Amino acid sequence: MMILTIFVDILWQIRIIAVNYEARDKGVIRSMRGDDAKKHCPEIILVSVPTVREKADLTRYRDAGREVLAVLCRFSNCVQRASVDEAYIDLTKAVEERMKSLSQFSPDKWKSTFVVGYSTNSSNDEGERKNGFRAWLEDSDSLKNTASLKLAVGALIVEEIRETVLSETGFKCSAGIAHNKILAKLACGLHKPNRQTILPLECVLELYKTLPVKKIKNLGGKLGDNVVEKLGCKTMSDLLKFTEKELQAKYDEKAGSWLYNIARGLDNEPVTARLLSKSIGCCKNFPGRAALNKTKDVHHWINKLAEELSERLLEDEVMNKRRANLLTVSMHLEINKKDNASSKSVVLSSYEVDKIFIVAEQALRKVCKVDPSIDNWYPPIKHLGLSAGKFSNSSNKILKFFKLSENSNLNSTKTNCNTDNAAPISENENKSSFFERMFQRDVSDSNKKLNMVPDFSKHDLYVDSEDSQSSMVKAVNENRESPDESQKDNIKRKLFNLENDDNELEHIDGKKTETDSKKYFVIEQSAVNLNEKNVEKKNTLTNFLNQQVKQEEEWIKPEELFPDISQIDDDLLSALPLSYRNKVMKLKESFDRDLNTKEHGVINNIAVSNGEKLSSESLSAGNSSFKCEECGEIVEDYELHQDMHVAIKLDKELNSIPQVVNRTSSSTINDKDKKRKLKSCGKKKNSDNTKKMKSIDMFFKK
DNA sequence: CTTGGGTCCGTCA
DNA sequence: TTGACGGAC
Repeated sequence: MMILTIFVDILWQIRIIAVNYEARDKGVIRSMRGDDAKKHCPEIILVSVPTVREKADLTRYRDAGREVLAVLCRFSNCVQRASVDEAYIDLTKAVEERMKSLSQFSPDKWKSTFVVGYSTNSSNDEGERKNGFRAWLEDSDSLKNTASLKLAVGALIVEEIRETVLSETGFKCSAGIAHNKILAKLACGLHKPNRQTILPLECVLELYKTLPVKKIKNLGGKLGDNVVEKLGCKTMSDLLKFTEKELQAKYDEKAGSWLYNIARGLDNEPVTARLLSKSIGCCKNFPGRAALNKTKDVHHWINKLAEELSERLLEDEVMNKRRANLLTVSMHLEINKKDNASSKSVVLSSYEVDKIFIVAEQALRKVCKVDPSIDNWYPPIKHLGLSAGKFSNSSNKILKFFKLSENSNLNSTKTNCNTDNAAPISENENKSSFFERMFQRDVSDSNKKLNMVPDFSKHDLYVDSEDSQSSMVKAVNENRESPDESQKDNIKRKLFNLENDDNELEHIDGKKTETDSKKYFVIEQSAVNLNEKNVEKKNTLTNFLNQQVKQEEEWIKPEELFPDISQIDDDLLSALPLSYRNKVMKLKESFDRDLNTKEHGVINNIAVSNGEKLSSESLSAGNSSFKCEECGEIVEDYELHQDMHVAIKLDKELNSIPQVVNRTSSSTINDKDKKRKLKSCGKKKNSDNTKKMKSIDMFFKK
């Protein structure tokens, strides 16, 4: 079955805006028209984006994204929502945990993992995948550092995550596993759909030899164009010839350093634990002659946008217990043939549609002048947007919200009915259909669980197994800045490059015994037994994975690794396993208390511990959490959460005229369709809506 | 009128 | 802090 998402332009023809992989194979591409696509693929199913208030309605996609996000949160408390269908996960902790208990290793567990450099990119050939992955495990170079090992374990966890996402949401996804977000995202795109790709750091430069600059995230726009044209860099490896200083001179200091580092596969951007968007907004374009210049139209659209915003803000408040405090009105005005973008921000003190309308209109009047004699707004408005942000907590407002819902229930007779096509809705009918629908929702949701077809395959899961890489960036810099710290550098070298050289080990600390050295390697969990005299086995990942990892008790004492506790190196510290790091931190804290010093090192360490705290405080599926059937959200108070859904439905029902008309008629016309399947839903919903929207539009024009 | 429109995020002055 | 703008999906 072929499915794709399309966009319907009323004046023009149906345009295809997204194509699933099956249809792509048949030669269907974006920007084709519907009939064009049918020629390539007669069995194609065209699905249009639903429309509400004469505008594309993306709730369906947002909800789906949230569902997936909820699953991801079970595997890490550091998940970053990157867009509606992408997320980054920091799996550092999960990898460390898994490495402690790793047993019965079998390469078959990596069911869909490719490794860059060990297979052809953009091909999902299974034989090639399997051979490539095994070759990587057997490659002794692959164990030059523990990083690769972590990637292998990370990829194993990602296999499990993706399997869980599929079984619980029905969505397939791709993933990239690497040491930073940029590389993970890059890797993710190399084997689509429904596969995952490891990008080891040591394979980056080879990959870069043929990789166009613009494929790297952040280089897809003007900056990338500039790098290609002004610097003459066709591929990423072309960037290597420039020094950091040169790049900083060409661009600014920050961009220059970023380019320098990313050309070497390095990127410092952390995965920030954040599941909620920082702003909620909606907008609409009015291209060409559609530009707004009449009060009636301007008001009509501000009102539409205010309605949508109000609805979404309300839902957000109940679900996320926060309130937006700032409203930003953005607009593009056409000033002598050119679009001028501007925006105005005002305090947002109420979520009521009318209040939003008032302040938005006032803000708009500041940039757009009205000639009342001929009712003309100038300059004409080509784009209008409302966005709310600056959120703060709102726990007490929740109760107020429930009260409001009850009140509006009493006032529901005010409901305006469409006099055209749709049947009038009496209050009783309204109520009964509401509960009826609540019931049907449950049915359709349980059906969804059973029937949902995993064809919404555009979910990207970028997984980031952040570990020693960021430390390596700093290590390089420090080498240049403070060459006197050769001792620390030796430790770093040991951590990142397992050199098979006992003499070097002695160098860590002149007094270290051979036993100490052995322990030292256990910390790194690169359990190639370097101290065995007859090393027959090669240093491969396979050999490591077949060994049992030693217990924490056997690790070297923090005092031994850091003889001078006041001089802890952050890079070294961050390369250590979390539990070990905590030990060191405790030791350090007690030391600091004693001394009460205020050195540079102290500040750094405070920063580290804050970071840890931040992650553990972020949203996660704790012991007392439940998954909501309705929205997939992980919630602590299940009953409150269910009440919230009821409240939202109720509120929508009573306060939103178009919604009432839509829902009621669609439930009376085709009850069966409520038991929807994912595939047919969008189309059905839309055809209903298109009819409805016409009549609603008529209503407003009267 | 478009090589999608609607949203988001982040940086910079 | 606000507003302009780049970048991505």
